[in-house]
Amino acid sequence: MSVFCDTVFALVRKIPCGFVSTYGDIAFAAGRPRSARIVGYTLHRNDDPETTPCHRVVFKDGSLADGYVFGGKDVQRGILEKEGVVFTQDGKVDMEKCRFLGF
DNA sequence: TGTGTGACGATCG
DNA sequence: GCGATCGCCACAC
Repeated sequence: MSVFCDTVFALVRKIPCGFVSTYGDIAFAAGRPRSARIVGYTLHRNDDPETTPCHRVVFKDGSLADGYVFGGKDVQRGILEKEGVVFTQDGKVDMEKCRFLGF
């Protein structure tokens, strides 16, 4: 496990309830500005919901990852809404209000 | 050791 | 506005 991966998990765990972050932002905070892809791949290979709230990580435009689905995107959306995340009419996260930038 | 692949994202035509 | 392409790098084979 590299430092980058470790950082990614640390950052994801820092996202508070009612907030989300993007792959790009996490990649940037982890020191790899153009490696958003690696963030996704890393989370994919280390899907550990117990300690890593991957459902709080979304695309830059606020949409959810298609390949994520641990029961369906409806489930993921339900979880986020339950945590207080605001969704737009497009079914995307309201990045203006819920984007976490406190890294 | 080398190659292919992938929860992304920006850029180009 | 949209599809194609490239860059990024960890990991499986």
